[in-house]
Amino acid sequence: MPKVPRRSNRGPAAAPENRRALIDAARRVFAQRGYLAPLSAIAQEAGVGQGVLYRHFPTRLDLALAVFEQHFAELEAIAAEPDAGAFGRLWSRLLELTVEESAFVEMFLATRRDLAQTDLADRLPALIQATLPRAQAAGLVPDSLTASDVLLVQRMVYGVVATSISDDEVRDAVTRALGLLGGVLEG
Amino acid sequence: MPKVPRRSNRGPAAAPENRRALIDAARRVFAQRGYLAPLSAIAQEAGVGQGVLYRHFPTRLDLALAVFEQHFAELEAIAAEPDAGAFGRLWSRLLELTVEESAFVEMFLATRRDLAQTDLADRLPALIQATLPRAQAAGLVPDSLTASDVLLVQRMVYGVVATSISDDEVRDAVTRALGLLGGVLEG
Amino acid sequence: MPKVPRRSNRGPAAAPENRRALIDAARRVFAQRGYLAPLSAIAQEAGVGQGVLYRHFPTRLDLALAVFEQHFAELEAIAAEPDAGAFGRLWSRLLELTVEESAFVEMFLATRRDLAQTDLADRLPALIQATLPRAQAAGLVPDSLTASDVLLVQRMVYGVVATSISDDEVRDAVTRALGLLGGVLEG
Amino acid sequence: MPKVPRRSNRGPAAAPENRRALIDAARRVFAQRGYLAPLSAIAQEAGVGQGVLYRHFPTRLDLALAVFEQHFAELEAIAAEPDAGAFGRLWSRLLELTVEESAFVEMFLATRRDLAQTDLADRLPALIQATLPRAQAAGLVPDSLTASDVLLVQRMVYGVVATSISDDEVRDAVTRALGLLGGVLEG
DNA sequence: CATGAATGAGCTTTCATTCAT
DNA sequence: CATGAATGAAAGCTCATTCAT
Repeated sequence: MPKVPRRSNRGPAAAPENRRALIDAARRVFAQRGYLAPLSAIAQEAGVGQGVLYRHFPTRLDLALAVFEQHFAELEAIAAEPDAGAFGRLWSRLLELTVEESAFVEMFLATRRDLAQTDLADRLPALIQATLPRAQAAGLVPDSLTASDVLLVQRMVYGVVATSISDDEVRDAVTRALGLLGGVLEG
Repeated sequence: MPKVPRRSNRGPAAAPENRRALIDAARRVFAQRGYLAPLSAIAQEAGVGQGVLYRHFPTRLDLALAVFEQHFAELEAIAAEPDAGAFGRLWSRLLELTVEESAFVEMFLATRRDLAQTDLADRLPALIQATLPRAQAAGLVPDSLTASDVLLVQRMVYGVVATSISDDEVRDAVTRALGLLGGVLEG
Repeated sequence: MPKVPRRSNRGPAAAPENRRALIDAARRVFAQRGYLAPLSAIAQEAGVGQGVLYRHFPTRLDLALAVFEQHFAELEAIAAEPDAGAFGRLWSRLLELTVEESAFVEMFLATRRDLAQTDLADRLPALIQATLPRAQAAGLVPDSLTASDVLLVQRMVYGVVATSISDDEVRDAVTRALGLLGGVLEG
Repeated sequence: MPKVPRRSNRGPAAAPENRRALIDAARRVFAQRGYLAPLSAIAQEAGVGQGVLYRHFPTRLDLALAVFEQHFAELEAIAAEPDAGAFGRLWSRLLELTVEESAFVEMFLATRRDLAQTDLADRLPALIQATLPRAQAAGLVPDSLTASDVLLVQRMVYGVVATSISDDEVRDAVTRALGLLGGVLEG
């Protein structure tokens, strides 16, 4: 009786591959259609069934976190570098992510409340904390600057990005914003 | 061609009342459930039928604009005052709105793209422009400050508010943010 | 309290004028947007309130009938002419109405079932009946032709009009259809 | 993000079954309530959720086409028979469909404009064309009859069916109509 | 009598989630 | 384990109809 044609079932080996495909698809779809895009669209973009999506990521937030995770992994790699310039590179990359991946911003805002239940909120501070002192010891950054200040500046940059009308205006506005902040932090 | 058992009909006289009720309901519902809250929830909260909502505000944006409008009217009233202190009061109130009505922020973000088609984007700059010179002439504000700077600072404050985890943290964070900006602008 | 601005209320004298405006509007709107066009659109097109429409025409069918009525009045005027050529002119005009006013056709189809409750179905036969014998006596039409045949031919022409893909094709198709019917009836 | 208490799920195996049920339901509902009947009524009649209807038939027209398709399949089967009588049987069946399935007629009228975008309009002519010559060669049909004539006669029959007041009257009226057409085509 | 706003049922459409295969 | 169809609860939106003014 069952004459329902199926696509191949590549077996358990495909699981990690599917997971990666889903995360990539999620980033693309979230970026293109916003954080509230249909999950089915993400499954389709990833080329997998919807069931697979649910197996890997029971909730939309889980998927969002996985996307964040990739970025965090990158930032953590930078922070792990032992030299005094790590903080500067970390800040640079953070700024870039903030400016370039507007979906990153939107997703963060959309999940803000839920994020409180995760450790995400603590990871970025930790990275700053881990690298800032070394930079200050090397005289690369004023001693008066606290990790809290850095995070606050990033939130302010968020604000500029989030409220920008056009993509073109963003970079200039961010530069001016950092300018207003004086020498507190350079982009 | 539906049979229509109906309830009451307060008549056309209810129109302005309904309009006001809808705007108020929209503000509440947007604040509580976000800008993408069901319009039906707004109609219900306002105690009117869905048709009434659509008659008054054909699109979600129309409703958002009406909510904005109330705030703008208030700001414009402040800006219309002729004394040198108008700018300070305008900025104070703007800061308050930004901090207190987080829905105001979210709505602005959500409608940003559509807002480009309206004149809303120009109205706030105009208010700043109209009041800033007088404040500078009176020595209340540094001459180096431009209207553009003021708007940028507001966007930065937006960022702090938008990314705040809890409502409690907001005020303090904003204060610190303004502190980082040095004497550029006082809350 | 009631500060609801209204348009002028021209009093009872305006009633017949409104009625006519509604019928005209109905013809236009039905033609443009189909028989199921919103009644509100008709009221608006007529420049009257919706209440007026309901006062004059309680149901959509009443409005349709009024539109029909205008055409019937014209046909009845033709049929009332005493000469032998009346039938020919009646048929000519009927054919024209059938071909040109496709909304007339659509409306008739849409209201077919309801129309059975009216006397509309009998009026056209009556006109044929009243004029056909005179034409036959004058030798203008074959004696074998019955009123029933005439009506049947009209329904066949309806079919051709109703199923035409483009407006351009209609006239030619009708001509060919009448040709197939031989000399039974000339357009 | 709705909570979803669910009932049963017959699984993907139900797909073809559902598809068939939807087409059957569509035929029934279109016949009973007209082509513009609520799609929800069709889903209900088919005993499936609304989503299933939309998955199988994204638009109302898709559903209509599927219904048409069944009839066409039947007619094409007849036309595929190689004997000289195929045309006669094709015409007979076409006449029957026209007379019996008045929804078929109505649907065709309602979708006429959209149908122009499909190949449906060409398929019937093709069937006539394919079978008529053989019948003429066998002397079963006058040589003067063209495929175009056949289609025109069908449209005329359409007209009679479409304008019939009661179902009872239809057969007799069609017979008389074909009679008026002389020996052009026999039912 | 005319006006046109209010009402709310009803329909279309979309998706999150489940689950038979 | 993967697939992708089924499910059905929302929403959005439209209009026929009523009725206060």
